[in-house]
Amino acid sequence: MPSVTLKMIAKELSLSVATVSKALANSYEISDATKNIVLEAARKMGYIANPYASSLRKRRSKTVAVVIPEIADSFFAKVINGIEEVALFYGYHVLIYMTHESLSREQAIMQDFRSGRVDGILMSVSEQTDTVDHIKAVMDSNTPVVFFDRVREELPTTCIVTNDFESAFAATSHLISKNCRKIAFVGNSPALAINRNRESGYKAALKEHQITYENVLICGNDPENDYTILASLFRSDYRPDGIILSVEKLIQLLYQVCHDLNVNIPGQLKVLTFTNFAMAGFLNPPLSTINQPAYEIGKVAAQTLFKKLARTNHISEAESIVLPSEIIFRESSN
Amino acid sequence: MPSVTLKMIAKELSLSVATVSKALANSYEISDATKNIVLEAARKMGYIANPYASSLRKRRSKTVAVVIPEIADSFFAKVINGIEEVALFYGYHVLIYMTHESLSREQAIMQDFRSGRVDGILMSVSEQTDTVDHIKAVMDSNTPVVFFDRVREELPTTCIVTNDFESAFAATSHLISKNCRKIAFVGNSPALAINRNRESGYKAALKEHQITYENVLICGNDPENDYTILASLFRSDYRPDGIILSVEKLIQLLYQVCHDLNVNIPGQLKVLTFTNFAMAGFLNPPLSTINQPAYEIGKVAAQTLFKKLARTNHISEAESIVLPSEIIFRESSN
DNA sequence: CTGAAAGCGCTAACAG
DNA sequence: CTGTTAGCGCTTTCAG
Repeated sequence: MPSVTLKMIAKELSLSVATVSKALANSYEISDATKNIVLEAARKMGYIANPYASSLRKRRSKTVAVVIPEIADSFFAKVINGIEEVALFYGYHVLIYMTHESLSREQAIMQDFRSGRVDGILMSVSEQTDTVDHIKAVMDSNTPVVFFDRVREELPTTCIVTNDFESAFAATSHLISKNCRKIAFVGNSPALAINRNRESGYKAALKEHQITYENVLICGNDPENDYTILASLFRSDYRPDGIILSVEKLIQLLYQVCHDLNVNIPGQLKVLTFTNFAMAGFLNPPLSTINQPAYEIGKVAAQTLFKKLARTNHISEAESIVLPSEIIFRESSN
Repeated sequence: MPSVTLKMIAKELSLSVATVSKALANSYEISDATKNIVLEAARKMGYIANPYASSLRKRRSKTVAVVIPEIADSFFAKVINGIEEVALFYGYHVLIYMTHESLSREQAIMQDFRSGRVDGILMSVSEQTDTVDHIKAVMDSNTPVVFFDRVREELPTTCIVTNDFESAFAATSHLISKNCRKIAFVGNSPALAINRNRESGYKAALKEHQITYENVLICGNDPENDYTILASLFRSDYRPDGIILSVEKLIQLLYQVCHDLNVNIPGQLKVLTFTNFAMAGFLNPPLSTINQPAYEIGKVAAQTLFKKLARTNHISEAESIVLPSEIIFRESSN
């Protein structure tokens, strides 16, 4: 199918390519009469602009990238929904990249972006990300980055986060009010600010109640290993009577462990989890959750990025936008 | 940042642009000596090819599109994972588009693809899709399409599906063996082959057991309305003792309805659902599921697409690849 | 208001 | 093996 080009329309109408181009761009330089003729011809001939020619010339791709650890996660899936809505509004296209929690993968992806493939980037860093050189390099090449959820605050850009410290503090306090005295916290990576904030909130609540029992676990990417870690919690004298999970995918594992070891929730163990998982209320027992405003985070992140793209001066400063989470208490923490 | 171009490398090395281009492409026409010099210079100067210039010239974008109804769905999220893995292997980029079950949105997206923005398309049609003109138009413009899950078999291309008829048949038979005699089936859209196949499997099983009770409901996109539809099931003499859900997002609603109306699962109602939802075993009660091989479907769909892209002759025929689902019986159907 | 010309950065014939 | 030439299809000065 020889697709229709500007040149063909120009020839058809005995106009110049430049005029046709401007007419289609609705330039003030072109008369209404000509615009109508061109528009009509374009429609009739089925003209569709070649985005690659246009991008090459304009040095803008009308495309943004979303870089996330994983898509099969209710939080990230909802964030993408929010991003997509805003991108659609601005006529932008959305490229998706997953790091699968690998720093080297993340570096390779960022390296590619130095080509100008995308106009901007929305990202949540991997668990392994303990350096930001690869991100800085892209920002230096004039491609703005907006972080969400898993942010790196040392870079001069906007971070969209939720109130992780406060949520963890409130969650821990709630468990304490339910008479838990040995509360464990399970995070994923000490390198992540989000994880540190939650851990700090947890510790601050313990301190406020002069509780000395502290038990911070790190669970990674290997389900078998994580199962062992979680199971070992209940095989010692050090066993907790409450637990806060910072990672959605550990829910299943914890429920499995408790099932296998006959640990009753909430009788022997009260549970609260950071998650966005819609069915939490129908688990057995119903799971208390700290719900992040995922869709909103996606929307605000995208809006922030487009604001940056609209600006000509690219002086960007470190800045945080905090959208509050909501805790829903259910039977698992009662 | 004035990014490095071929021209700059060429000037630096006193070579022609063409030679540099070929050297970087590892062309057999270029001597190893020159290749090394060029590669080294490119590395040192931080050269990264402009993908838009390259795509314009080569008429290949190295990009595929994934068009799905919704991303916040465990099935589609896993499919994307599979697609992404294969795309990564081939050095392709993945654009994501959501139709949100709207035909007009789907048409607008396909319209855009006539621009050659993507080399190929992987898609699952919307509930509303009762015409294929918009898809055919893209295929006619030489952009191959591979369908998965929600397919349109009338188009000459490959469809990756699972054994929906057999699964529904087996699920229904299982409920019958558990003494259900009034089994309802809840689907989403009569326009979708996938839905019709499941419905047919359901009906075939009923017929085989000479059961005359048949109750097919259609639930759409409006949760409130769907709640009403599901709730009304239990308020009449026609109320079922078994139910098969064809739609993941109805699980929550059904559990809610049963909770609100004090319908005991599985005592008064046995439930089986098509879903890929990882936590199904920890719901209350544990939910029997028909698990589609989502990740595999994504991989096979992508592999099929890349095979088509590799071919020069673009004669494509209607063809189905069937990957079997797996039924996991849990308490909800016992 | 319209058009001619130049060129974004790259690749592909084709000569040499 | 290397270079010259000619664009891909579009946008943008700049003249007229």
